[in-house]
Amino acid sequence: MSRKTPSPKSERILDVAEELFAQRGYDGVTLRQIATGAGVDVALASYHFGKKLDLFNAVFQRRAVELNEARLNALRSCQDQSGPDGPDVEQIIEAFLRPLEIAQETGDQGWTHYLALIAYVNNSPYWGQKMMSKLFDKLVLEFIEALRRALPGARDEDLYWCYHNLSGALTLTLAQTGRIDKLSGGKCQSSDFRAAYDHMIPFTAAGFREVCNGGKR
Amino acid sequence: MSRKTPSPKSERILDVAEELFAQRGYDGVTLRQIATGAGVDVALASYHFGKKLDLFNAVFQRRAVELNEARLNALRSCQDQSGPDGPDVEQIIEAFLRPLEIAQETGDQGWTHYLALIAYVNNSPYWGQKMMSKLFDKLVLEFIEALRRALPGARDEDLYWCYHNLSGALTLTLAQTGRIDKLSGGKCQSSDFRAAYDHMIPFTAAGFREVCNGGKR
DNA sequence: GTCTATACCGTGATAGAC
DNA sequence: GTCTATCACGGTATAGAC
Repeated sequence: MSRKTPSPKSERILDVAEELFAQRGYDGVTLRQIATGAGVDVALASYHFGKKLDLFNAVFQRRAVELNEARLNALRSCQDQSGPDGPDVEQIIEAFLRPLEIAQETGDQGWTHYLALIAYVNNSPYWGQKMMSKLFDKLVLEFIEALRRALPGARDEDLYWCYHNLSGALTLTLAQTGRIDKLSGGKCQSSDFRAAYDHMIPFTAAGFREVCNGGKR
Repeated sequence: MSRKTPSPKSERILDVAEELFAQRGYDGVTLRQIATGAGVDVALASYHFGKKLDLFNAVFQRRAVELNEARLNALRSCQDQSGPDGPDVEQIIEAFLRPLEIAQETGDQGWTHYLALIAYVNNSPYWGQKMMSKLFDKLVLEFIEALRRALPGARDEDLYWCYHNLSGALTLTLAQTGRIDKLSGGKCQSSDFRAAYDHMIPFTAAGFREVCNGGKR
């Protein structure tokens, strides 16, 4: 097990698996496709990661910690900069979304694939609940708490349903299906996360205010 | 080919395929599972529908026409009842979403599975663009046109990105992953479409207004 | 410790016999 | 319309090379 000192080949396996799982889902990818893509033998994936399911989990977990840290830092940072009332809804949602532009900024395509994989998992009735909760619930509940403070008097159910709407909009964005490209005749692009968040932040912030705060600013 | 006069068994095959594809995706389901679930021989699916991919398409198309008609009727109806300015944003989104409660109303579980299948397809980078566009773009563009009239002066890109956010929220709802159940400690339920739409309509309407109309009512 | 070659055996889709 | 045979491909275990 080389989890501690990852070899170049085991990293390549993770990279290829990440991309293929994101595109075709767990069952749509074979270990042989992954091995071929990584330029290694079929058995190497099993050697490093065990069963196919273990590889899938390894891929899903690999970038989760770093991502959660970036988002938590963004939340803390906007909390530190805000007054005694805490950050407002826009600032909180901004902190939730902007770190996801990491892919564009670093130029690391792996991040783009990883985010698409999150979309696959989050939208799946089979994987969704099991896998998302373990890695992301803690962070999400922190954001919901921050939102609760920004929306005094909000009912619990309203907060959760609003988060659900935000999460859905985000998930479809991360999936990068290319549908908006077609629908808009090329005016919008799935790959343009910046534009997506520029619209998603005011859109969802207004939604939260309307539902949780009677539309008051 | 019994597409014209569907036999009871071929309908059962479609029903089971619909449910399994929705849960596990195209690659996560075998023809044998479908046949077993339907209580028929493995080869009967091929006899009626051809290849596995053709069966998948048959399932996806089966309820699309009826669904589109219901949604178009809802749009026409709210357009007929509205004044010279046409229906407002809430009314249009209501017409877009409420027909999807058909599953609960008819008590036909098949509709629930079908909607989850739409979620799977719409969120998939692989299937998404190809399959959704053909069956749903015409209807979606009609709704976007109606929204444009309700939001005078809206920029094209803003309209499309707002629709994208609505579509994402809807998709995650249709997927029924059970995540909101866990996250909310049981206060909200994935299966409660009514509650989902009750929140989604004001949420997304406020978002459209904020982004496309500077928040004006 | 890292990696490759290969073999095993179950399962898949599909065609053809009935 | 049904049953069965085929054959390729899947995940995985093992043996041994470097």
